[in-house]
Amino acid sequence: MLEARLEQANLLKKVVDAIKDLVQDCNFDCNDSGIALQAMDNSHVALVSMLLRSEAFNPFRCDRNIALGINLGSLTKVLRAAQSDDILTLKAEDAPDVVNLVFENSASDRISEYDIKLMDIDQEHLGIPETEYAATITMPAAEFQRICRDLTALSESVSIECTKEGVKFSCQGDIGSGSVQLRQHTNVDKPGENVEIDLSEPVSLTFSLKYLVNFCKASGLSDTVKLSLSSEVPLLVEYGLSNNSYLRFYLAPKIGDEE
Amino acid sequence: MLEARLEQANLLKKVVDAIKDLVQDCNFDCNDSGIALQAMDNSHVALVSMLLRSEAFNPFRCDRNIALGINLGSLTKVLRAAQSDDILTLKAEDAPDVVNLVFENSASDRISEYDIKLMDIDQEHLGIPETEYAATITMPAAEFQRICRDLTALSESVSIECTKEGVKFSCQGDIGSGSVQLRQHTNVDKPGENVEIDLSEPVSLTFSLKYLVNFCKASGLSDTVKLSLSSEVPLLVEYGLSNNSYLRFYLAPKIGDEE
DNA sequence: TCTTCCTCAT
DNA sequence: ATGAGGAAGA
Repeated sequence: MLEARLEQANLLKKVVDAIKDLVQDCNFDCNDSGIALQAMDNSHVALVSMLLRSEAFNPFRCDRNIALGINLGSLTKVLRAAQSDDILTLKAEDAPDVVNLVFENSASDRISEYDIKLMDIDQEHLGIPETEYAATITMPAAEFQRICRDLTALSESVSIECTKEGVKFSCQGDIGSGSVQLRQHTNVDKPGENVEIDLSEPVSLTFSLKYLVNFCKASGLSDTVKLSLSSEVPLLVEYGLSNNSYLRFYLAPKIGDEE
Repeated sequence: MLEARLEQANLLKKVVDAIKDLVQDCNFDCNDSGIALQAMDNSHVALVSMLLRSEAFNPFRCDRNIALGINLGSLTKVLRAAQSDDILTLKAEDAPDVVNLVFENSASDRISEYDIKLMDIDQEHLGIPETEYAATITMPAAEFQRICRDLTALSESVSIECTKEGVKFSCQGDIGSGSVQLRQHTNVDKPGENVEIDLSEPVSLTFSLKYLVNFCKASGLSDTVKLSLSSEVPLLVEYGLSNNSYLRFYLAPKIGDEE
């Protein structure tokens, strides 16, 4: 059986919020190392990969591998019932029909409990190769979100160009064009505002802003975001969570004339 | 060419916000004395006149007269990309296709740059006669905004009556009637709260509240607003900016039975 | 598409 | 503390 207690129901809430527009139904794969999720969006352009390691829970218990096929719309409805400081416990049997969510408000003596019916979902398990990326940019998540939102006003796609000098997000649209350039900088006092670039080779790729804006819903999960790029390989947008857990999005570049 | 650097991108942002609901497209007329704008609203009831003198910029350079025909919706989208403390530089060639806006974050490892395509706009240059007004009221901009908003709840139009005693804003509507009276008063300690009346002849005129509320979006630009009235002449609502720059709105009075 | 909630700015 | 704007949900 699975029993996983999360001090902050909010974490799961935010995670689900960030991916529910990309994926409707998906498996939460539970085993003794934690809870993982991998799914492609309907158009197979984007991929979500989440890992909540067992250390993120306290306690965490999962005797054998369980796949919880959950409709994220249903999960969202239930999670909306959680106060932000509630403690959430996920429970499931070994061959479950339902997953059970218990919300405890630490202060009060209020306990809410929900069961969500599970579904069978074809497990298209996607091996994601560990790629060595040509460029990796670490920057404030809020700033990345801001840039994507600003450029969305002008165009459907953004070109991300990374050189030793810095990173440049640019786009062209009907009303004009826009670009935002960031230089690498480090300030020990404000590590959350640092822009760090790790480059082995300059890259320039174009992506759909709609998806990037969508990914940015995860900004609340982490102060910083890591963008990893290589030519002709999907962009990796990673939000690191505590305990080495993460929420990752992959997005295939637009090619050639599509730019 | 034009090159104009504005320490506070916010100023332009507020100006454009205040007029974009009245005017969709208009020319920014640039010459060595600054940047000016004049436009009537679609229904030709109201007129906007803005002047940003060259002294408001640092540096300011404009070799010859350039008319930048800009869609204010597009400009709004781009200005939304400015952080509030960004420095804005406007640039344009002598016979430009685009106007270029550069936002520098003062901390500035971030530079955003936008080009907005220009349009040809028929220059209906409106000579605005310098009128001697029968009454001029200077009052806190926030108070004028409040009055207009409050009275909007009751009626579509407001009558502004100015005598030696003071100024009275009043309206009648279906649910009842309302009025706000202000007496002239001066307090050296709080000059921003003064109400000053300069009267050569009592006047009473009626105006559309919808437009006045719209003008009041400019309240953020100045602590005080100046209302100038004369019989059968458009009301002048003026927000003074630093360096003798200004944002002025003119509104034709409602006549006779329309009240 | 419209309404409501939440967040940001003043 | 209040008001405005943007985002999310119905």
